[in-house]
Amino acid sequence: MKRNTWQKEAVKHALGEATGFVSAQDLHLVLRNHGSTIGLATVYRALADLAQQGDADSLQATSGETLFRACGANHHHHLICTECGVAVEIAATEIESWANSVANQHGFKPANHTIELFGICAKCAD
Amino acid sequence: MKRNTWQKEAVKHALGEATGFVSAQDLHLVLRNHGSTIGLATVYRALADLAQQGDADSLQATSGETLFRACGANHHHHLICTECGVAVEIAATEIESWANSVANQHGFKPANHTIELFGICAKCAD
DNA sequence: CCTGTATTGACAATCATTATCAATAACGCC
DNA sequence: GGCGTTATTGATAATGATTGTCAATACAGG
Repeated sequence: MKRNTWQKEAVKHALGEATGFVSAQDLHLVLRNHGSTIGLATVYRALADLAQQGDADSLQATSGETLFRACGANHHHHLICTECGVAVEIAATEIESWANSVANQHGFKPANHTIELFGICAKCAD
Repeated sequence: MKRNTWQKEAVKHALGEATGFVSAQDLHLVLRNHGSTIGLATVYRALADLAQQGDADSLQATSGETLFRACGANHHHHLICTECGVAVEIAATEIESWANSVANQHGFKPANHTIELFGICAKCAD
């Protein structure tokens, strides 16, 4: 049976507050700074749950950490500012079909893909 | 000054032999099994060099490790079999321009992107 | 061949993440 | 509301990949 705890709510909420992608460690720090007594392991578990339910997206930073972000359930990709971390959701139907056709051309059964665009957002470009 | 050592050659060669993406740890094991006395740290250093020079591509596996592969110097992406690890280079000029235009549409100065396609290759699909 | 120094390799250190496990608290049921 | 079951928590240890350290080694130019 699945239980609802204030810890899971807290993580979900904190993730929603974040402007862009955040690491589990960051979220844990933020929550502690807000007075929460939540444990680090719990943050990891909650994030894993959210990601599995489709309530959060995850991506690997080049530094090795896993970053998370709240998101809608539909399939999409991200345009991320490398300065401030804001992320814009990109619905790229054209890309989906491109990915599938490329896979087929090479005799592959398409399964999955990771597409992340990085850049500098208007605000940070000043 | 930059020096040429048999260790760097060995790593470069072993990377060339690999059919697809390999981890640093894997390469180290292979080399040791071939009788080499090369150190793990050296393998990491050699791979970092190769990646920087554009002689190798790297990507983050979902498990967290960094995987490497020999490649041409031109910009490209990969189609990777999730079963056996074979990788096919994809020159995707259409995608490059798509990425740039998407970034521009959102007021971003395009900087970079990661695009990796996964699937099951013909051989593994049997 | 000699010398200066880039490079190596064994090992310690770091960092993110996962496993462990006793204590706690949510939920269904009465 | 009270109770018992058991999912969940949190402190901490364990893991695993990667990087730093530093004395010893070996490349390259003279």
